[in-house]
Amino acid sequence: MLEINRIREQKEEIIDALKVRNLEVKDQIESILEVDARWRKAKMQLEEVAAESNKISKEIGQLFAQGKQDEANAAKSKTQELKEQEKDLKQLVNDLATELQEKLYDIPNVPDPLVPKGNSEEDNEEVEKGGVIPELKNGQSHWDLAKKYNLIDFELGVKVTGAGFPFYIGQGARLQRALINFFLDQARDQGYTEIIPPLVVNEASGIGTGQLPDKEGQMYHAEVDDLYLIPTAEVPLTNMYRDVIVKQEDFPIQVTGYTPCFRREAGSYGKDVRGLNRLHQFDKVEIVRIEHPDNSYHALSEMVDYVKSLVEKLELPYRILRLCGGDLGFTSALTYDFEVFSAAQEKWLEVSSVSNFETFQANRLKLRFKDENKKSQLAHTLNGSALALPRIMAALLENNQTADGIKVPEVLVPYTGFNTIK
RNA sequence: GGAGAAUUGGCAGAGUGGUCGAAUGCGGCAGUCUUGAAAACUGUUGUACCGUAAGGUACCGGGGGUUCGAAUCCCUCAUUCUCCGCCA
Repeated sequence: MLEINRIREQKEEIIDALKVRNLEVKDQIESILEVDARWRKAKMQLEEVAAESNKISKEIGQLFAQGKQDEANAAKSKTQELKEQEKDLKQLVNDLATELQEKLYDIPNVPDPLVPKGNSEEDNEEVEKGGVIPELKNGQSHWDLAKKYNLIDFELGVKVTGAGFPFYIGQGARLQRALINFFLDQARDQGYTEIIPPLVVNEASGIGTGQLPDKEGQMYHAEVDDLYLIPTAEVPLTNMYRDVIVKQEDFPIQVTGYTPCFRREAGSYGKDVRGLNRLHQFDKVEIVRIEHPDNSYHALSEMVDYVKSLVEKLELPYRILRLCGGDLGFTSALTYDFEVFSAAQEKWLEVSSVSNFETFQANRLKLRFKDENKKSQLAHTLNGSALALPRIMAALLENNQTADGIKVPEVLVPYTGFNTIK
């Protein structure tokens, strides 16, 4: 959520910047400022009336204390009208505050100047490319390989749960666990503190990181308890710092966590959903940073470098994309996507998304720090996948297949305990 | 799941209808003393919002209510603790 102060002060800049997202928000912004002005006016009136009525109440108290019952009772009647006014104004102020809030929720984050204009993923800007795309002869897709070596059972998942909830079996399960451990160890070496968070969160947490109310339908909702299954560890990891004022010397705050992620993926059927390409439950290691505003873009590039180091160690061909305005997430100011090439499908698969949210999440989270002048300021939040497992697994299986089995990348062998899947 | 108790400022802990944004202690900050430090003493010390300012408003777990007036009374939700039950 954008700060109302910023909208008051930088109206034109915000309207211009949001054009990169192909949005024309002039009318929305005007409407926000108009409601804001009405809210402030009503609030001022309310406070005047409240001040008056507080004053009279105090006087009544004093009259009673002096034993002047009659005068006190007379004063009581004076407050009747004030009370009515106060009640009406309070209602008005609340209504306007709610209206303002709802309007603010509808405005996405202001893109960083680096974000290119564009409509869809085709307009994303490739900033880097690395690794070698293997040449396969009669390459098999990962779902065929998974069946051949009995690594993943998709049909069993359908029986027990539903589509998109596969079983990982034997060497498949071990490879998965190896990847998780590898990623966590790497993150720890980079100074991230490992966290095992809850996998379900309450509504306030969903709002804090921006999943609610924007993407309500994408989360599994346990209605009896009004809790949501997390779609990413970002939600609990970032909400650790909701309503927190951190010390400036605590920066940078770096946490990482492995969690399963649950996504309803409502509306995405058809292509790109075969095998591991799109699941309702998948494993992911996430990295989260809380930063001083002056350092957040430096932190972002460190995170990008770190994720790059992971795909390089796994010897996967990759490319890094700077997301264009049309593809940029609602809450993000700047996002880099990592894609790896899955050689049998001959497709680029997104395996990481690294973003700086600046103060957009922090504003909802009330995540602040005290600056040099002991004033509280909103912190910047960032996060990135490091990495999402299924598509990494897909690319590993496809790219490393040989006639004699599937070769495990060297860095993983200490974790798997085997170097070939047979 | 059942019964009971509790939730107050950074922490501890008073406060059961009026002058309480809240005693007191600890902690923090500033000063006196000291070569320096400690101790002692003195002063100071919550947050957010509105307002150019003066100032004002709100906040004693969350929400709602009673009252001219609520930290204090009522309802409700959450959390914590104790006892009972069940259980990995």
